[in-house]
Amino acid sequence: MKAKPSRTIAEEIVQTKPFRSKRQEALVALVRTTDLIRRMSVEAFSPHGITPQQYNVLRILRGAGKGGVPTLTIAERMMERTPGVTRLIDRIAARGWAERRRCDEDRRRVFCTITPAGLKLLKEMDPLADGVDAGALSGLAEDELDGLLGALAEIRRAIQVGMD
Amino acid sequence: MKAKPSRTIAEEIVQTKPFRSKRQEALVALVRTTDLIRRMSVEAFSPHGITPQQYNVLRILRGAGKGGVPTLTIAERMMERTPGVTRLIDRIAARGWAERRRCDEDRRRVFCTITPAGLKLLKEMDPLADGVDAGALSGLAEDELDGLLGALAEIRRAIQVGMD
DNA sequence: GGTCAATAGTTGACGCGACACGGATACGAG
DNA sequence: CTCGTATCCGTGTCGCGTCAACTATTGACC
Repeated sequence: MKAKPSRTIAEEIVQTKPFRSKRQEALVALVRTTDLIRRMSVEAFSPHGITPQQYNVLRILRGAGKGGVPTLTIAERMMERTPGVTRLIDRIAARGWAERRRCDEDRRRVFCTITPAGLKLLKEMDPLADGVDAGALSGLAEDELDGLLGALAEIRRAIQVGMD
Repeated sequence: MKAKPSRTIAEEIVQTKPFRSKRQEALVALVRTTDLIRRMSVEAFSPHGITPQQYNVLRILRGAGKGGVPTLTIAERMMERTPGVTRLIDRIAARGWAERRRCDEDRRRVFCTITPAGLKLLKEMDPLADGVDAGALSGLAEDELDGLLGALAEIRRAIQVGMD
């Protein structure tokens, strides 16, 4: 019902007026493409009853090993803000995939660790997650990937300079 | 501890392990760059008490003129799900920037229109909005923009083919 | 006319991102 | 020891995306 053969973004959205500039078209293309990727990820992960964000957190926890990770460190690695991570881990812990415990030396800190059940889940999902990025970018050649990475880095640079 | 001069994404996130592939790095770069743009937009629009999505809807309403646009058409142009648009317009209408009225011929339909106050708001914000995309992509030359657009189109193509 | 499917839109419930604020703890200054 | 301040974290609130279920209306078919 939503069939959408691939076209340029300009053709997809705008019956009313064209883009004012190629920069604007690129910006919109960027946002819409990323949104498409996000939706695909959600759909790919949903059979396991987990969201991409939760998967992301579990990967971070696994990477941290038995020692665990403080809540704020998770937030940094995800580039999310603190309150969100707290509740994200609430839900993950409620499902038995992660645990929290206070640090004894500094009782403000809370170390989060992944449980065996969480590790098992990740093991099942890893091939799936690998397939997502491989599939989405499968059509790009090596030099196109380089160009894309370069352009994105330049965009981030421009934004960060502008925000200081 | 939070200093972040612009670097490659690999350096930014991962102290634990490098990317498994350049495709994965590109995917993460795409997501993070777009997220940065989104945050910048939110920040730029917030002084006017409006979100980027609300601005987007108002632009669509303005483009549609006095006749207005049915709710589902707005959803299509935004590529969003229906329930979200309904409530988005709820909030916009509550602020006095838009109105809704039933169509007489087909009483299922609801036409949404922008109010004079909404037009005034848009007029104030247009230069700001133009500055956002201009600023974010200012560092890219014409041929880099073309490359970026091509790569993004290819990604969308791969995803949409894969989702059928 | 009555029934049924399709269409347009809304509502409810849940998860997530962002901001503001508060509570608890650590740590240094006096 | 006490006070102020910084840090780590949690909570309340809001905006928003999404699914599922629902209402209202239309139009076709018997």
